[in-house]
Amino acid sequence: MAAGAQPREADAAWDIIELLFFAYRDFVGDPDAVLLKYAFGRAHHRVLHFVNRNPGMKVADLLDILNITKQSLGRVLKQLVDQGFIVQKEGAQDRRQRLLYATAKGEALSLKLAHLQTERINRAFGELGPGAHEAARRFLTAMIDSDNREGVLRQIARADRAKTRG
Amino acid sequence: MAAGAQPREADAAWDIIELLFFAYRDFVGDPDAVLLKYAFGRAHHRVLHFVNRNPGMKVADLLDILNITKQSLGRVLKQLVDQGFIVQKEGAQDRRQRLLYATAKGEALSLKLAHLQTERINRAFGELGPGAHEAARRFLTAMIDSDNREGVLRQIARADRAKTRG
DNA sequence: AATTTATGTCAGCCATGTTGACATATTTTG
DNA sequence: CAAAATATGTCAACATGGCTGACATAAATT
Repeated sequence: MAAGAQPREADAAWDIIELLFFAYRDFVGDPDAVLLKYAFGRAHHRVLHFVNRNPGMKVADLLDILNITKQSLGRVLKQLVDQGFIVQKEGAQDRRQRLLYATAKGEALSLKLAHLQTERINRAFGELGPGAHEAARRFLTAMIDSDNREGVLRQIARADRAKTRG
Repeated sequence: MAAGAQPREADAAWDIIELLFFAYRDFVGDPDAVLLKYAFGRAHHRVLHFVNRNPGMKVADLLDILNITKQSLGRVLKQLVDQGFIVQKEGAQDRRQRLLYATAKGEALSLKLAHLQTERINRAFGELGPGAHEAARRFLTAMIDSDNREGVLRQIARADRAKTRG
């Protein structure tokens, strides 16, 4: 396409755009039914997920990951703490920090939800050939903002270590 | 894992779960900046997208795709119509229907947003080898509810024909 | 003629995002 | 040490986009 020209129909990756929409919709839809029973929403799910994956994370780090304001986070975090899914502990080095940890109850719920989504993922990989997992990982990684990719991968690796260690 | 056992840490596909979260976040983030200038949100984007892709679609079909109530749709649809991005025409066979069409203005905006997302997709495929597009398409398709997959694929194929014809 | 269907609308509620202002405790810095 | 910066929390108000329930209209179907 010449510089400055309007995009034509055929230039758009309609298939991927729409498949991503539907795939993501079903993917996040799985946990919704379970969350309903706890009177929680997707916001709670996201918070619980990342706290469980990164035990002892700072509130500021969570805000960065979720990309929301502290006021928005505050509301759902308070509910999760009040209902015993998450605890906050004063930082050892920096006592201003309120480090976040999932309780046993919180971890159980987080795992339950992750397992639901994992079933969908494994079902998909089972239908596709070997190498599908690696291909999906590479595709999704390449879809992330390049100036963010490193951080995300580091975060995932760090979380894997943290949870394997524990 | 034995039947009835609790899911263990290692059983969860953490990498895919989190990569999908971040990839989708960046993917839908691209259009947001543009939509801001029109005082539109993601709800408007979704409506405009599917109407543009499926000229003459029924309101009921749009509701099925978006999986929202007619009241929710009504709000954003009214704004899109009032501002000249979408028109509604009485059905020829069934005059109860209000068939939906994107105007030239609506098509231009829809294409602009799709092009933004396509740039990200093509950038990703450019970084990966050949076959990445096909692999992504297969992965995303397999992630969709199996009892829905056929319908989604048919819908995409139909839309391709409709827009290529026009 | 009666019923069903496609669509629209009013009213109100809820979840979750936002901004702005301000408070408190703690750490860091000049 | 005093002052400034940082980490977190909180109050208040508001916007978006979901939801339910009730009801209205026109057109098609039975």
